[in-house]
Amino acid sequence: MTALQPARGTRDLIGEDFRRHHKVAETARRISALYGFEEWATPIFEDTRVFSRGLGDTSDVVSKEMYTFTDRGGESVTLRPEATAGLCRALVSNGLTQSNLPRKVFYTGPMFRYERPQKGRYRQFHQIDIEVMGAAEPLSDAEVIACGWHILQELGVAAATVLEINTLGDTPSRDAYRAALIAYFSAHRDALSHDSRVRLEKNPLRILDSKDETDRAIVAGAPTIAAHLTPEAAEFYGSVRRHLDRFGVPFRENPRIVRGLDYYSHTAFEFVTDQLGAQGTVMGGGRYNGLVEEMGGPPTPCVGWAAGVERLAMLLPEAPPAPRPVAVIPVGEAAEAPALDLLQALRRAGVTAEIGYRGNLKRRMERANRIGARAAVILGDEEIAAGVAQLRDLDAGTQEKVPLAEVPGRLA
RNA sequence: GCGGCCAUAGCUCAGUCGGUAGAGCGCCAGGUUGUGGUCCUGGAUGUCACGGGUUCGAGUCCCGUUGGUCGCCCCA
Repeated sequence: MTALQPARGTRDLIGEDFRRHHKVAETARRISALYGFEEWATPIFEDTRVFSRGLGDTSDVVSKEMYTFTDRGGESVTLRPEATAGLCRALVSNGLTQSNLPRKVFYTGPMFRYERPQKGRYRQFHQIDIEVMGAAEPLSDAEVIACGWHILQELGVAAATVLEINTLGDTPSRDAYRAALIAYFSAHRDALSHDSRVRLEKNPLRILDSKDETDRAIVAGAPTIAAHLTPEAAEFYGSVRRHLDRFGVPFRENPRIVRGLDYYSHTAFEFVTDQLGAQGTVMGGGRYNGLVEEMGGPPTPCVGWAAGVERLAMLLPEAPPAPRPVAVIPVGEAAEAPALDLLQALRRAGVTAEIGYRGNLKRRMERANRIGARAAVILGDEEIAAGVAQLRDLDAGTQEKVPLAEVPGRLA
């Protein structure tokens, strides 16, 4: 096909697709506001260092998935692959690290990763995101998760997902656990898949969520982090779980949950589903305590999550309905002016109303039907002479004369 | 970055053994010069994704490209 198409991994959101996306973002905006989150917007592209520092040089996102350009001034800039690093940069850039902490931020917008597209995965995709910046208390972890759960419930997708949580511990816990894992997997090195042997060098934690069957058998016998947690890290995790119970958020502990990006510690969680093929994670996040420092700010503990809007939009049990307007239909030239007056009166009364730009009565009725109008208001010479309009219910097919002044009230 | 499958009308898809393109839905017009959604009648629409090859002849077979899709890697 020679016609222009959207670039690979991008797509247009039109009609039902747009309404699905909009419902996800709007619901997240509304519910997160109930928890005290304020919405921010930050640039779509940033200095490349915001991401290379923030996400860790070894992560795939940084090493091979970023849209990075040199601009005309010779600066290296990158289309953001996620929101968190930019939000932490904004906290520092705007001098917000000194007071008023924690800041609770809601975010939604497009993100960019150069990946092979597949179901629920695009090169330009959208996330909703909340972050609590500047709180070290486990209550903030639990509140962030409770807010996510609340949003999923409101969207009607909660029943299709399961919350899995784990702890990655603090730095001493993680280092000790990492060493134990390396020792264990090294002993089984020859039985591991090729991918996992690479992981053993790069990021041993990643072997824990391998999909390879042989790996899984080995993983089943692998040490868990529980035995390596410092007392402080263990107490932190216990407190998060107690708060989740109090908030009434059901969860399943999964010691094999890890996070893809390097900045996480302590709480890690994912809402997963079996309805999206290989892209099972619908919302994922955790605690990250070093990122603000990476951006040049003071040590600032944070916790948050991101969720894929495309994935949530696909899970919505039903498409949000299109709005149903009222069609105002003048018959004959003399009716046009009063029809426009009535049209605006309807809109001022909060009624979605449309007028066709051309066509006779039949044509306009056809169009009213096609745009899903719930009612037609027909105004011709006879009606104007009598000071009324024909108000036709397009679902029932019934029609009656209504005094002009009463029409907006009848349709509100 | 790697592998499987797929690409025919606006949409969903048929197209036999290689013989010059079809259906349903939708769209347009009429049946009805003041009434839609139902019904009836008629009509339009394709570089068969793109490029090359085999052949007298390719939607059909072969190669490549692009795109889609599913999986791997990774991730929301």
